[in-house]
Amino acid sequence: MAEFDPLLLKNQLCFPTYAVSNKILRMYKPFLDELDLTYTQYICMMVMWEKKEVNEKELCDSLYLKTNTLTPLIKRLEEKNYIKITKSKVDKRNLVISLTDEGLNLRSKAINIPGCIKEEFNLTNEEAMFLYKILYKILNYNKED
Amino acid sequence: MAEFDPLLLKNQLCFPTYAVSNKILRMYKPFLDELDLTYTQYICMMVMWEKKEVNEKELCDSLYLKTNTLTPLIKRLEEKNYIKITKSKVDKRNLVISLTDEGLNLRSKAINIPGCIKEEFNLTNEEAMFLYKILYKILNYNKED
DNA sequence: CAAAAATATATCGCGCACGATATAATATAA
DNA sequence: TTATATTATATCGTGCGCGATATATTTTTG
Repeated sequence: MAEFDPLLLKNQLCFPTYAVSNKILRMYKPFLDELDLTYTQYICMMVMWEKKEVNEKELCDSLYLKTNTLTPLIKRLEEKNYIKITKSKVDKRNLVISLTDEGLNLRSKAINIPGCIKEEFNLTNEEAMFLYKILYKILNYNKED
Repeated sequence: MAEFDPLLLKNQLCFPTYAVSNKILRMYKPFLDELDLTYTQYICMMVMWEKKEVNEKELCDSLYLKTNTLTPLIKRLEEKNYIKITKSKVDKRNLVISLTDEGLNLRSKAINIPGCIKEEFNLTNEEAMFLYKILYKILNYNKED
């Protein structure tokens, strides 16, 4: 009887998670190219469309990322004229990040992307719901990580 | 009754997949630092420990990655003296990638990592099995992507 | 009040991942 | 056999993500 080998690729749970994440970014690319957005810029815009105005900290918390990733990224979004960045007058440490008209209009061009991606996923509703639940269980466990 | 908004971050399935993948890489980092490996180098070594000898194409296929990622990466593994790279004499296009003694020995230092990571995942066996199944369903659908 | 701690953002260097493209070697077709 | 197609690998530039570190501002503590 062969022993269970924890170092075989096929016995990993992390590896397919990582590989699926890479695959997702590749799936989005052709759609996002049309909006001149990367995937990370896209989820950043999602937060903007929802919240209208945030500081960088809120953006970091929403996306589970840190400022060393987002500071340069929001500068690129500003250069594309999708967002405006100013300093808060109330607390000078804070940035005030808000949508430009162009950034707001971009939403209507993005609206069909989720549907297109969903088709390429080939999951039943039940599978999708279970996957969603389990991913957030991992994401919110030991949240400081 | 509020309509379903497909562009809300909380209605995405891709986003938590991406966020969990990032979290996994952060979880591995302290363990892999001790072996002087990145996560991608680690899964590359997993393939080597299993197959002993591969060409770059097999490595690419195993890891769902392309040569533009792996060519520089295997060079770094060679510089660390974990693998040897030579040209095949049978078909001069092919690389022959194999383990060095040091690379083989590294396996014993890695053996406890999967167990440590599993603890940080906080999933039941049933959840883990379901997640595994569903991830591979996504990964193997439209495999050319 | 001043000193110390906490907070928000910025910067640096590294190693991916990626699409696009190039090159050399081999296989196939005419 | 020569032209064409296919295959394996390599290279380029861009944008992340990351840990480490720095700086400016605000809050807390003594």
